[in-house]
Amino acid sequence: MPQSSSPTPAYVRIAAALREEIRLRPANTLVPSERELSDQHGVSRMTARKAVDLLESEGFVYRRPPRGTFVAEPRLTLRIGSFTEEVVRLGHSPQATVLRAVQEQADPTAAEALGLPDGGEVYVIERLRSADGDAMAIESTIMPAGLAPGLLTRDLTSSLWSLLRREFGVRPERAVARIECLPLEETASTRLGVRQASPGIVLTRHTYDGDGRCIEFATDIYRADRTAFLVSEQIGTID
Amino acid sequence: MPQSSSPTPAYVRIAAALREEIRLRPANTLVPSERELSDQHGVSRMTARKAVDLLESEGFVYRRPPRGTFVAEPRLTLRIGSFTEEVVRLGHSPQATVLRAVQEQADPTAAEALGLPDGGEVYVIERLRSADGDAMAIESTIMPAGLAPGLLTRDLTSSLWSLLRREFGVRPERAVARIECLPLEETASTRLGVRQASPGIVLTRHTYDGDGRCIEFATDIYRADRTAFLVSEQIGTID
DNA sequence: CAGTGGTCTAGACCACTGG
DNA sequence: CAGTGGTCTAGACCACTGG
Repeated sequence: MPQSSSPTPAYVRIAAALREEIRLRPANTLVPSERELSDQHGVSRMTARKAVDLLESEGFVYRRPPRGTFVAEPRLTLRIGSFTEEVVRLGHSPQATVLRAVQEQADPTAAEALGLPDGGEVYVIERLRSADGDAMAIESTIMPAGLAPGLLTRDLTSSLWSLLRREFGVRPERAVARIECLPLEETASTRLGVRQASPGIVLTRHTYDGDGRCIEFATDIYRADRTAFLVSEQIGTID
Repeated sequence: MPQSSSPTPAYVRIAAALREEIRLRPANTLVPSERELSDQHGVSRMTARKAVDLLESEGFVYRRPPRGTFVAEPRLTLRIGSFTEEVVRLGHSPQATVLRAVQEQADPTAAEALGLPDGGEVYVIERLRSADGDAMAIESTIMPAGLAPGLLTRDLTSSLWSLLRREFGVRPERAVARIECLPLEETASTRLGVRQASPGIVLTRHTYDGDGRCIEFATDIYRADRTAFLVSEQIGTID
């Protein structure tokens, strides 16, 4: 337990002051440097830094060394489904960059998820998704190659689901996802342009068509400081 | 002495070593102290501490000052709905402690969510939810007082939804929730027995009955290091 | 009592960027 | 070039716990 009878730590007080100070400032403007904060508040830089760490993990600021620390944009509240569609709905401009798009043999986990024989052929598509130019998520999709022959030769820089519907008659109907909150490791944080170990939302998704076949097994990694999820659940009879 | 000119920071390497070391250890056993780690790895305590910070935010260890740092239990994967039901489904034993149970006038946000006139009477029930004795979440529920007259005099230490169904004929059918990841502030972290600013999952939920009336407006705060969520979505026609 | 994590100091060197 | 965040040192005092 954090000592209950002790006063509020300096870094918490400094974070509160800074949070208030930047609340009404425009996004992407500079906030005071750690050295300035340590001077202003009469603390060491390590303590000022902890205050900024706190605001960063809350999503209020982001760091761009060696330029400085900046006011963050507010969060996007996404529904589970098409990133493209959701970002458009919120009035922003979505982008996709293909990081990897290959055909290979399914590993045991993917094969089981997709109901394929061990070593069945799958497409693996890994894309960086952005909104208004800011990296927001890494989407890794695995699907049976037989479902959409030649998919990898198509343009994968816009909505994948839209393409699957239009060109391959694939109709996703239901998705089951596991959502958890984890610190991002090196690769993911580098790609998303955030500090290593920044909080991330990891969404593991199985998508099914009308016949209950699993047509996609995906792992999406979102910046937790910039996104939230909106979900809707049918409540079964409990008890 | 200073300077890792190596690409991987010392605290990341130490965290990796420790993660591996404790992987197979039983839950709730002691992990080396920060001073021991700093000796073992020849770094300052601040650096050893950053390594333990990382493992803590990953949910692998938890701290219980001044006793030490311990191996954590694995995560619970909950569906959105009844905490009681979900914890039982996973083979654990659920508990509820009532923190607050009052009747009051709805604030504007709650009134709007519940479709009540401004200042309409609501019940506010705040409970600490545990699994096998470990605090896992704080549930704050607001519902129209007219929906379940006398509810506050009942036993609120087991499933609230079960009680509402059985005794008041209230039938939740659908829930819409917003899920985000935030550092926990002081009150919540104290109640959950974790460090201030530990990652939390905040779930804001509107629950509706068969007639589409909002019967509950809730804010649940979960320990992000111990929980994950399982959600299921119907996919609309996109594009 | 010895040992723990929580906080903090007053420095330091690094790679990197923009003007 | 000056300034930034990223990392790190080698100490320190505190409240608190268990044996």
